[in-house]
This record gives sequence, C-alpha cells and structure tokens, in this order.
Amino acid sequence: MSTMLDVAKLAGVSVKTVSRVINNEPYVQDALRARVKAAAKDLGYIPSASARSLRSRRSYQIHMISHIITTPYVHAIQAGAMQVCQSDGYQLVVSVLPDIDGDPVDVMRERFARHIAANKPDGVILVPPFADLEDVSHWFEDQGVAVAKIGVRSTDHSILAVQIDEYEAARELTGLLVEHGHRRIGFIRGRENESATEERFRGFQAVLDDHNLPLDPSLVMPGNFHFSSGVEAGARLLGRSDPPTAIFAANDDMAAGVIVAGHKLGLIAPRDFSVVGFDDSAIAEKTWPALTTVRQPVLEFGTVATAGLIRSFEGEGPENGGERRVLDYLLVSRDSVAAPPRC
Amino acid sequence: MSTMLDVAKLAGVSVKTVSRVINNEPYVQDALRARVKAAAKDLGYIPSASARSLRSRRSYQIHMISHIITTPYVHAIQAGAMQVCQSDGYQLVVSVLPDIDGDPVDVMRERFARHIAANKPDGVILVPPFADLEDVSHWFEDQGVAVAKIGVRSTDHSILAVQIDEYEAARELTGLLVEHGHRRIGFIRGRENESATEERFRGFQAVLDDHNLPLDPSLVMPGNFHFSSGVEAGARLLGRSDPPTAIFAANDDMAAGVIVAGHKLGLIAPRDFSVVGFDDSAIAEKTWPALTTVRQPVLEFGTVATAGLIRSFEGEGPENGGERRVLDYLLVSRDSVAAPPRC
DNA sequence: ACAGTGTCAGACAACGTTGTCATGTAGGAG
DNA sequence: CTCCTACATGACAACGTTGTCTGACACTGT
Repeated sequence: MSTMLDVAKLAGVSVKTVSRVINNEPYVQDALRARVKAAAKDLGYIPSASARSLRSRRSYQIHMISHIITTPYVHAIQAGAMQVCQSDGYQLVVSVLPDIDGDPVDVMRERFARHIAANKPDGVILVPPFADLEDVSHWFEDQGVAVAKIGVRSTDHSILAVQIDEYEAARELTGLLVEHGHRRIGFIRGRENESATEERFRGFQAVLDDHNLPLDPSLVMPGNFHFSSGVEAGARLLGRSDPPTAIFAANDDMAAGVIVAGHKLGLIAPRDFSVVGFDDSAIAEKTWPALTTVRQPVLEFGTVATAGLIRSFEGEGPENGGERRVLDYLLVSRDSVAAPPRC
Repeated sequence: MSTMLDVAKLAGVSVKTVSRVINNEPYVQDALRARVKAAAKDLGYIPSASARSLRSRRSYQIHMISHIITTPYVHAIQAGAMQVCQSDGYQLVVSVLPDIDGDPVDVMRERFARHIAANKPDGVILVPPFADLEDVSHWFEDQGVAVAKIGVRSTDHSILAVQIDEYEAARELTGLLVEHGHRRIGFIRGRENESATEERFRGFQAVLDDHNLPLDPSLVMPGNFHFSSGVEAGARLLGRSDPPTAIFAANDDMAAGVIVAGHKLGLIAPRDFSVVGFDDSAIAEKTWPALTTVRQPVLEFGTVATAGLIRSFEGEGPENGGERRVLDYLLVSRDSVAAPPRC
C-alpha cells in the first residue's frame, strides 16, 4: 500500500502538495496538479480513511439508525442512502438502536452510544419510529452530528426532514373509496405515537367529515403496521354482522392481512369488500387482488436525506439544515377497490 | 471528548497502561486495572476508532457486499450480521458492488475498489449472486481481507461458507408433492449460474428419477427469482392444455407469482394446482393460500458468517477459516399443497 | 522604488492510539 | 546468594494524514 509520501517522492513535491491535490484544494498550479495526479495513479494510491479522519475530525460516515425489526420501507431508504453515499465517497453504516424505552436494554443502549461516539459519524439518518422521537434527535444534535429525519411532519431548526404530505395522500385515498360509493369504511391504525398513524387517520377522518359521513368508532381498529395485526383487525371487521364495505389499512402489510382475512371468511376483494393500503411496498403488487395504495418515493427519501446531509457539512455556511422537503406521492390504482357489493 | 492521556493522568498511570486495560491485555495488576477502569468511566472515555485503526491496522469494520437489487433474503442476512457486529464492537458497512460483468459500470467498480481499499474492512460477507463468483472472493483474498460466503456449495481453502443443504431440501419438498399424488410437476428456475438454482433443480430431478417419473422438459421454465418471472412462467404452465398439477418455484417470490397467475386464469391453489416455494421469505405467509416452502435460517446465516469472520481474525491461529458450515433447514407446510384435482 | 496583496509551495506539528523496547520487581531453582 | 524467568509498567516512536505557519515569488497601485 503506497502512502502520500510515496506519491510525493515520485512527483518530486511535498506531501502537503499531494494532500492539496487529492482534496481538490486551491493554490496548486495546473502543471503540478497533473504531475501529482499521474504519480498517484501510477502508484495506485488510495488515501487512508482512518488517518484522514483522525486528523481532520471528519469520519466520512453516515449512520442509518434503525429498529431491530426492519421493514421493506426502511430497506428502500437504505438503498437510496447507499446510492448517494457511494457516489460521494461516504460510507453507510447501519446501526440498530434498541427501543428507546424499556430498561432491560440499557446495556445495548450504552453500547450503541459508545458505537456512535467512537466513530463520530458526520451525519445520521433517522427513520420511523425513531424519527418521531424528539429526544433521540436532540441527543445526536448534542453530540454534534447532523441529523436527517424521514417521514415525519414536524421539524425543528437545524434538522432536515424529508417526507410526503401524508395527510393529503390519505385524503385522496379515502376520496377514492367514497367516489366508488362506499359509506361505511373501516380503518386500521398503525403503531401508536407515530406521525404516520396520526396523519393518515386525520386525512381519513377529514374526508368523511367533508361528505357528512359518520365515523363509526367501532370500525376503527388498532394495529401495528405488521401483517398479523392486519389479519386480526380484518377478521374482526369483516366478521361483523354489519361489516364495512371498505377498509383503509394504514399500510400495505396490514392491507395484505385484510385480504387474507377475507379469504378465510370466503370473502373476495374487491367483489365483497374493498381495501386500500399505504406505501406501495413490495407486497402491494404481489397480493391477489393487487393493492390500491399510495406510493411514497421511499428510495428518494434516502437519496434526498443523504444528499442534504452531505451538503450540510460540505457547504461552509452555517445556515444549512433545518430544511423541510416534501416530495410527491402517487396514488396507485390497482385491483383492490370497486363499488360496494349491494349498491 | 477525553482521550487516553486524560484517563492516564486521572488514574496516575501511563497511556500504555490505559491502552492495556481498554484492550483487556494481560500484565496489569487487578488493582491498577480497576483504577483505570474507574477513571475511564468517570471521564466517559471512549476510544477513537480512527486512531485505533490507523495504528493497529484493523478497521473493526465488516462490509457486506450486495447487489444493487436487494431482496428480503439479503436483508435478513444483514440483520443477523448486524446483531453480531453490534455486540462485538464491529461496524457493519453495506456496500453495493455493481454487476461484475458489464463494462459501462467500470467507473463504479473503480469507485468500489477505492472504497474497499480506503477503509480496509477486516472482513467481507458475500451474498448471492456474488457468493457464486470465484473471482470476486479471490479479489478480496488478494487484498488481504477475510471472506465469508453465504448460500453457496463449493468452498476453497480459507473461505468460510455458510449454507443449508439445498439439494436435500429440494428433495424433501419435491417428495412432499409426489406423496400428495402429483406426477406432472413443473419447475421454475432461478437466475442462471447460481448454485441455488442448480442445487434446487438437481434435488427436484433426483426425486422424479427415484420415482421413475419422467421429466417433461417443456415443464421447466426459466426465471430470475423475481415475482414477475413467476407470474409469467406460471401463466405459461397453467395456461397449457395439459398443465402440470403442481409447480415447484425456485423461490417464494416466484411461487407468489404463480398463485397470482392462477387467480388470473380462475384457478385457485391448492384446489386446482399445488405450488411450493423456497426460502420462507416474508411473502410466504402473506399470500393466499400461504406457501408451503423451505425455511432457510437466513438470519442465522448472517450471525454465523459474521461470528466466524470475527473469530478468524481475533483468534491468532492461522488455521482459521476455510470452514464449511451447513445449517439446518425446515420444511414449512402451509396451505398451497394438496392432492391433484382429478386424482 | 516600495509597500501591499494574492498565489503557490513546503516544513513541521498534531490527531489518539498501539507496537516495540527497556526497565524494574518478585519469586523460584540452582 | 545468584541467576533466570515471569510479571508489571513506562518511554518513545510510529501509523498517514491535514492544519498552521512561514516564506518565496509575481503582480498591482502608489
């Protein structure tokens, strides 16, 4: 492995000049610059990340903090983040932060903190459910690392937030059901204390209000974004003597669960009931019928957050960050919605 | 941020002694050890990863190399790897290596090589399809990084391989179909040049042979492990005038595709045809009917590979590595298999 | 002619660890 | 009592970069 010193000797310059060339700093004449570049190439020189970060106090690492239970949603974000990291010369490190509440995991939390402190990421990407936790993002800010949150609505100063307008999207989706003639619509909530759950439900409620449709509280079921909770809630809703004609599940996995619950009762969507999901995750087109849902540009969440993060510490101005980026969603109509059975 | 020097001063010892304590090296008296530990704790001391790796030439990083197109299978491995990394104080870095063949991506390949060389991972985890590429693993060996491969059969010296016996698993799965009375069975292959495709098909063939059942070559369809190729192949098989009564898809995504293809033709599994998948990925229990499949302990692949890797460079002996670990699979019977329609 | 300014290059120290070597002490064998 | 070994500690250099400082040179405007 060759070092800067080797390159410097070959090019007949000082190490500092090599450093300047490698980092594209100004004040090196073009001729010299070319000579150094050639020498570096000849030797196959590659700067040492550890030496660089030791001296410059930049790690060129971006950490993505996720939950133990990972989902397709999170992985898509990761894919986007990785794309940008790789093309900008950063490393994407994935870390698991155990539930922030719950004492027994204190040991792991401690370990996590050490991990972060030892490696000093230049920035972190927070995905739900952590994105919703104010204290988590503040903790990182206190440590001096830039933070980007994904999928949450509210934003403080200095924290980049990337999201879609979930409220509007939920409105559109509910509107679609109403347009098809549905009047009794069930709703399956996601994990509580997450803005995704709240926003989607708010949008749903608002549209019912707009059309003067009553919201039967017994048609609102709890859920946790997982398939099994969708099956359970779906079975309860569809098994009633007065079942809703349509169900809005707060994400696709739960919507897939509703479809299966229906099958178990001999009910087939969209003939016997309609259902919509949210996210357009991989499962959405693999169910039968394929799910009508809202596509979030999840991969783009990753790229935008990462790019924003990198910009914030590569641009000198302190006025970076604190941005709120709202991306476009797309209503994807597939086959799970039709008019109610006896219309 | 406090350094070793701070700790040393507080404890009244030399930095080297602190280093010894931090790294659990021998030759420090218990009393001193305790004093140093207390001092470190008081100061909230956390060693600097970059300084440590600069000096010791160990990065404490494990890179997982994956394809641009990531799958649930890969993510499960990642989850397992992360678990071990985090508890052993390593970082898991995810990297994308663009297709190894295909010239237009040369730029990215170059970038990738730099990335690896700059960060000098202590080890890398190769997942399919890269695990099957001999030159990729040799490249890493030449760079002096330990390699663990996942899901492949053959193994050289010095490379850890983690897998299940795919051949046996495929035999068992095919046997199940035969036991149910199926005689005409279709097969949908995965990506070519991958051992997963070959092993599963070999097992399938062998069982047919054992029962003196003819293998109709027109019942063997190409595929690429993706859902859409399953839909396509399923449509072709089930649309025939003489359709097979059962279909073995080389993975779950394609099996889910077959189910959907059936629905489109008005055929419902397992009443009209049986189908099995492979992997027991997330989708397997979210389809209707739920898939009968083989569970690979994918998460465990990740933990075993990572643990093996870490052991190989933490244990001094040079006789590490080159191991082959065969883990247990599990046949998961769900609802997609029954007797053939007109038996 | 001279100070002032902008450009270019190098010398040197510093980042925070760990490896090497030297030194000191205690205990057991001869 | 001496020698040897095993244990215990510290001094110092080194890892490969980048930040700071200093200096040389070439302009410009007075």
